[in-house]
Amino acid sequence: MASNEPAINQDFIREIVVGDLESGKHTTVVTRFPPEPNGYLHIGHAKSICLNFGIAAQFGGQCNLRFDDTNPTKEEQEYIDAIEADVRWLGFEWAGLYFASDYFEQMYAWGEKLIGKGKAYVCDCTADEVRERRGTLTEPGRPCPHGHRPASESMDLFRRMRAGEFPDGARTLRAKIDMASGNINMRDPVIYRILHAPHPHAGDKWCLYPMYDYAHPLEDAIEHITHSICTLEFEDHRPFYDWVIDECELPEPHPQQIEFARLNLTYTVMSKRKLLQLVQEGMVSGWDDPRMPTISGLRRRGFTPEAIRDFADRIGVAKRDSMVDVQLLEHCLREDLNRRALRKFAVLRPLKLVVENYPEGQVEEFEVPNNPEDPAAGTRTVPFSRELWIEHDDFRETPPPKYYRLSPGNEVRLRSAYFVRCTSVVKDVAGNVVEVRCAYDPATRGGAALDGRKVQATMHWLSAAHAVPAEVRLYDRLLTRPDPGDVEEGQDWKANINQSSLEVLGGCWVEPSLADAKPEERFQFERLGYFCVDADSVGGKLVFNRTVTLRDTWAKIEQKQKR
RNA sequence: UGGGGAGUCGUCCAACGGCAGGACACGUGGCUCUGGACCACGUUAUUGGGGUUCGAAUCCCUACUCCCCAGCCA
Repeated sequence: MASNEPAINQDFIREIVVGDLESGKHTTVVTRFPPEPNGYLHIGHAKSICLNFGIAAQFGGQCNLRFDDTNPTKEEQEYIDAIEADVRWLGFEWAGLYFASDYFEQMYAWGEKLIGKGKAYVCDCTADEVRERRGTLTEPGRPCPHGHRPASESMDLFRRMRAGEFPDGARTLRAKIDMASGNINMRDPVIYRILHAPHPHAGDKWCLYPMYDYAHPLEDAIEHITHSICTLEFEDHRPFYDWVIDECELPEPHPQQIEFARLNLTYTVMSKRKLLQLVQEGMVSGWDDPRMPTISGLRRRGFTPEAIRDFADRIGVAKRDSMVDVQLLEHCLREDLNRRALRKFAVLRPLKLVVENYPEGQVEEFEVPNNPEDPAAGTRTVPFSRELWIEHDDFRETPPPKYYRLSPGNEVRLRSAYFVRCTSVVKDVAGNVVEVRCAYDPATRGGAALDGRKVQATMHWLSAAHAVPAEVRLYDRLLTRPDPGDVEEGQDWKANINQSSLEVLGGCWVEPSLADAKPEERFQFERLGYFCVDADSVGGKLVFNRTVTLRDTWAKIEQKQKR
């Protein structure tokens, strides 16, 4: 690494890595991202992905994608495919693609080895009996009656378990450690259980499946993982992790398990269980609903992988439980999109604006910058005519203090076009403003006043005759409270679900250049926010998702005035 | 009341015995053909109590608070 390279990402895990490299414990770095294919990846996984792949890249090592598929009753091929796609979309390429299930034969052999050493035994207890004898947090467990079964008998039984001679739950293989340990994970944990279930990757080959605690350290050892990074709740599994590797007599250097705090985000549920619940109970349209914190949901919403990676860098890595403000994620997104997104005009809640002194039938094309942040993005033309759409919120018959936009008698700029002054309004029988009339100043063509006069507001607009219809979906946070666990007595997290997190706007208009926009393309609709073409845009129908609004100073002023 | 972890601005992360700093958020002002972006300025923190030390967020003792663990889930 060049000496002028900036020191980046110095967290406690990277400090350990540096230490291991300097001490010579390791000469290379191998990490892994080990999802169980029982659900979709979410922003919390993205933190882990960025950490594992990031460390490997930073130290010239490698990172594997490994499916931790030890429980066929919960896993599906659909999830395997989605996880691979999501990791790639985030911008990472794995050194090796592995499946824990491909190691089952080797793991089984090590199981026999443990039996032979007297370090594991076949237990005939029922699940209830195991639980009953395990003790509690404060009381030690009691020895299992099968703990002293001769190794030869356990060996025979273990082989017959594999052969399919026993039904689910009839027997287990247990590590023989210490039923009195203060650490419940060391009270003779089950390491193999019988499951007559087809496996999405291994097929019908097995009816005997290893438990996570037994399988994971072996997977890591097989792949020569140097640093096995996981979340905090596995901290007290570490003694067993080390026990497995030691007792299976795997060669040095052993992988080292290191735990960090998982990501929590305000206004966001993160557990796979809760996300599954949202999907199964129809609270959202699916795993990729744009309100979901899943990678596929964020992608459909319009997030960029760059923004997510930047976010992962900024939140850091530590061991204390924390709750990151979702506004930081939004900030990273806005920063990225502001730099790159092409600007467009769109009117979400249209109000007719008639330019009374503009010739009927006349059309002008105005040149508008595609991205003021990036002159290289060039310009486009937008047609202008006598009848326009403006945003309903850009007109007030009686403007509140500090309202700069259109109101009777007031002059504003129509961006890149003309100054217009409101002359009158047209109302329906109920008294609602249905049309605004104005006069334009031909001397302000292109949006600049030669006499140097100023207007306080610049507004976007669309020629009614040229605008293209679209549907726009506005999203709000899925939860009403920052902490999803913050609920009244007796209620669960679903009490905090925001019932109005989706608003569908049907009568929207967008500029003609958007007519051929394709799914996942992102734009800034000027003054409104960032928007992304939804996959539902088929057959000439345009559907946009609002990714995130622009920062809105006026909204803040208005909020204050209301209070 | 067993075992394992963690306590620094509102939030997240730094500072590894030597001036508590950055980012987000928030506030004020400037600028602007997006009330965007950008720029400037500002408010706010070492859980409490002892000790060691010239000097403690950092080391020691103690108290307190919070999180995780009793799946044949991961």
